Amino acid sequence: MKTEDATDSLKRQGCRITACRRAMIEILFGSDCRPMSVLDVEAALRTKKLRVDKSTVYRELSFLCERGLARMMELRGGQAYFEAVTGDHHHHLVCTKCKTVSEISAGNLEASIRRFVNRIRKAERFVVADHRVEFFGLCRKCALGK
Amino acid sequence: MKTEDATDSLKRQGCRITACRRAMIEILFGSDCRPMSVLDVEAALRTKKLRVDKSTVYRELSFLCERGLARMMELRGGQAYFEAVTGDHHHHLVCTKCKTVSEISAGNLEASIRRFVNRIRKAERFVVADHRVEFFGLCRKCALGK
DNA sequence: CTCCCTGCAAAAGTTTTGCACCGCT
DNA sequence: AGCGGTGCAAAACTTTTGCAGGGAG
Repeated sequence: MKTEDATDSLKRQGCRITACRRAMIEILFGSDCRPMSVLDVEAALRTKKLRVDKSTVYRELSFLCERGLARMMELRGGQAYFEAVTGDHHHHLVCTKCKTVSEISAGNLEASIRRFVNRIRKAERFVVADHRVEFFGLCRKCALGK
Repeated sequence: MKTEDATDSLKRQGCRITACRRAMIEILFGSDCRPMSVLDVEAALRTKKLRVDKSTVYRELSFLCERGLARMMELRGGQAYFEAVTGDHHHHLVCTKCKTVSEISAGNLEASIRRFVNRIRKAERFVVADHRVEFFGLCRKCALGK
């Protein structure tokens, strides 16, 4: 799912496409799907020369989550992070030193996870809708002692 | 690592074992390592007939994190979750409806993850120290429409 | 006796909500 | 023209901090 698909999806659902909404979609879907905090989104909006109130950013992000276009990630440092739902599964590398989050495509790990999900359904009767894998450690820079 | 090991570890580090601290360790390590929010911990303390201020709960939890006895999970819902660090790797089933978090042992998924971690180290030069896998969906009760 | 730990109170920070008005469809 | 979306202000919550008093070692 890309920027245009997302706006189309909203149009089909009868939602209005305003400048603010379009910008936020572009920001989220154009971020390499890196999770962004509300502050990150605000900063990106400012770069686009758009003045948007913080409460609107919050409202819009939960709006996108309700429509299935975004997902709330966990909080890091006391604030929520959001990322675009693009369909292709990827996971995150979190550097515990410089706090940056990069994404990594799941590759052949997905097959193992699917098998595991099946076991969970049978053993725990838990219906898995989604999953998330995160790796914590040191990014290339921090590992080199920068 | 169990309750006694945790308190011993603190004693060896020269920390005082107060009633409040002992109770919180018992709560965290006796919870099947289910992540608990500050509110959960407060409730558990009340059950133990201990009146502890919320700021103390926050302070004690970050204290335990600093000493490596607890870990901050930061799950959804606007508040932080903490879990005991027991050494054995397990992952979480998060019910998106009733918000309960249960744990599941990693089983043979771990082997696949280890292989993946090796690939990450080579391909991205990212040094992975830890990882976390979470599954989202409906627990048995909620799936049955309760 | 000494300091770590704790409660209280208040500050700081994040997210939600109410309301009026603007502008997309 | 109707109603969804937005800014502003304030409320609601979560987490942190300063300070003084009390208890573990």
